[in-house]
Amino acid sequence: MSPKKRTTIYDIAEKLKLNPSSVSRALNNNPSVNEATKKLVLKTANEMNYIRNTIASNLRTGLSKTIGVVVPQINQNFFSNVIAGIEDATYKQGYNIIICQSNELYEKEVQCINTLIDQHVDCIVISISVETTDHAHLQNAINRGIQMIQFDRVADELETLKVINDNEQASFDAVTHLIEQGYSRIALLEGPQNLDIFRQRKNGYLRALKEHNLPILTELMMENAWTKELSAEATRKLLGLQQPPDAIFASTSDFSALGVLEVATNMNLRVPEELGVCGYSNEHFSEITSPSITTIDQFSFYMGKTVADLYFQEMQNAHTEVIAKTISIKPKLIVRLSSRKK
Amino acid sequence: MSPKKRTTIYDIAEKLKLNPSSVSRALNNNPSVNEATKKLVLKTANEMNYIRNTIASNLRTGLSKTIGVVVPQINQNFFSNVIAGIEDATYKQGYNIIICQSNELYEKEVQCINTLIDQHVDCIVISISVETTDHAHLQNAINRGIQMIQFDRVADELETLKVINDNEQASFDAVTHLIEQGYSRIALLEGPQNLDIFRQRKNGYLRALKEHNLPILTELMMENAWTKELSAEATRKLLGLQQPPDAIFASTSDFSALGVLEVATNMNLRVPEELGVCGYSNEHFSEITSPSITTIDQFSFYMGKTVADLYFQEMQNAHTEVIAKTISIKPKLIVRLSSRKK
DNA sequence: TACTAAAATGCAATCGATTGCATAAATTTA
DNA sequence: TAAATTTATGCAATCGATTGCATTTTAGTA
Repeated sequence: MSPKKRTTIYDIAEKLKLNPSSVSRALNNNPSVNEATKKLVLKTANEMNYIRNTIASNLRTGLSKTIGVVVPQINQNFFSNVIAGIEDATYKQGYNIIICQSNELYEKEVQCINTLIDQHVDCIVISISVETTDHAHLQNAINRGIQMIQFDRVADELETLKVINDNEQASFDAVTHLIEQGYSRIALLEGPQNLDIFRQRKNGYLRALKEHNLPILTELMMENAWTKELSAEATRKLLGLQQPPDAIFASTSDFSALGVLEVATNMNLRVPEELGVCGYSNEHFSEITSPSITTIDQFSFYMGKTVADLYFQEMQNAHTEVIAKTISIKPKLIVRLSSRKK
Repeated sequence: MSPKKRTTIYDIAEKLKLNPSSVSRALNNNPSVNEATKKLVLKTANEMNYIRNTIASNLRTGLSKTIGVVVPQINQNFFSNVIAGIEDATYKQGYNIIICQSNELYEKEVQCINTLIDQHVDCIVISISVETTDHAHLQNAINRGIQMIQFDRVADELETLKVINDNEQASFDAVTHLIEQGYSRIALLEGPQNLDIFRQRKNGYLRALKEHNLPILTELMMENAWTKELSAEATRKLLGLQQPPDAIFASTSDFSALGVLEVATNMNLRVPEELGVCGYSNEHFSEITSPSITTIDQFSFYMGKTVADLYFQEMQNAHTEVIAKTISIKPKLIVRLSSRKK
């Protein structure tokens, strides 16, 4: 693996008896370069297998044309879709993305941010970890002039660009749907309430109950049921109640809904006849369980694209102060068998 | 968004009345710097909020401490797991990864490679697209001194480091399992044969049949059945034969196996009693279909770790020629209900 | 043909960190 | 105490591309 010296603009300049600056300008399509020389330079560069040294260029221009993305886990359907969307959009602009995972750990998230600052990324796109309550690390990046965009799980109090789902409304829609199907004792599986997405989903649930004049029963709201296992446990408790629920809204994920389904199956409860079930986030599998799971699609790929587009758009007015702006995407209720009672 | 000038080693040097070179050495823990000054520099750097400009550093050292990863799609369980594994390992070494997706298109793959060359990545990790038959773009990167590691879908003729699954053996194991369960007319759903992973799986299938003295029936081997839809179609053809198969090995993926299941269900064929089914790659959902799908686990996260570790290991002997080396991971057959006849 | 304006190119500094070599300071040895 | 080492620090070039300003070349005008 001989490191083979790369061709530089100096090599091209020498060959053409030009000044490196002219070569640089030619390559950057600067109007003050003669068309003929421009063509010649381009041709020669090509012949000599020239590739611009982005590092040198970035050093000089102070830009890195790189966007850092921090997510809890890459290998979760929602996040990998968002990333795919971001990549798709940034790629077209000649930008690269650097990916980091926080693994839902605050400490690792801080490290990720530091690495990205280190790399001089132009922008950080983040969905915070479940542990994150303090935001000094994000503020630090912002203070260093790095554009910040939060998505999905956002820290409300931090004034940045944000792209979120309208969780409250989606949740409201889901619960309303359950009510319309004739369910009246609807339980809620909640996620950690320090994350606003879970608070919003709870709010939507509460609002739907109120608007339909249903009582709010605290014994039907289970905290921290945000994995399949925790949800299964919560479901067992719920179904063991004197007056068990007739529907369960697993507001945390389809994995939770799956846990509900399994427990119900084991107890020989028929879904949807005896128990209605609704999940969240439209995982692949929700379509193929038996019964298939009613859920909410978050348009994750589109969300990624939106994030990237937002950055490029805001970049234009980089001279002016960036205003904290929030884009809210309306998720879509997907009704399947697990809740179709009528 | 004021661009706020970052602290440089010059600022530190000036403040301490030192030479920038000493500051640099101190920060890099160079032994020729006095312990006292080293401490002082570190302390001051910290106070001044100094962060090394990686770009400048990379320019000078000629390294980028960055690894480029090219996959067909990020949002596929297998690939996102591999990436998660790579990220996990590279992170610990202070390396970053840049992700690109080829979207299964040859043209886009070439562009990805060019971008990565542009970025001066130290290493490219790639799983080639289904369209890729020519490898000039990869050779080009290699010629430029970029370390290359192929994984999963590899171009055999290209002499690089490789991390693969032992597809032949896994496939052999799966088919052997079907035979042991009493199936004797076993059909094969094949993937595009220009990808060696699919050739190997076919070979494993053939070897298993031979070793058990079963006839090889060409009408039971369906080409290009590598999506759920194509597999469903192939399954319809197979089950419409005069002598239909009693088992189907969907060697391309669990999605294909899912297609098989759906067609079988529609035709009121009982699985596994009347039709055995085996998939590939242990997708999340394969566990929760009814019946659950027998499949093959590829240890994707571990595969990513292996790739990264391989790079760091080979980097040590960068002075010597890199030998083409192949690491083969043995996948594991996971027997579930869809093939358990006995 | 001489002269001005416009177009093209060259010069040299710059981005920030690193590093081989030279020099200065501190320490050891004779 | 002077000489010989050892240890710290400084100097200056370098990585490759970019860019403000100066200079040369070309085109256009009188």
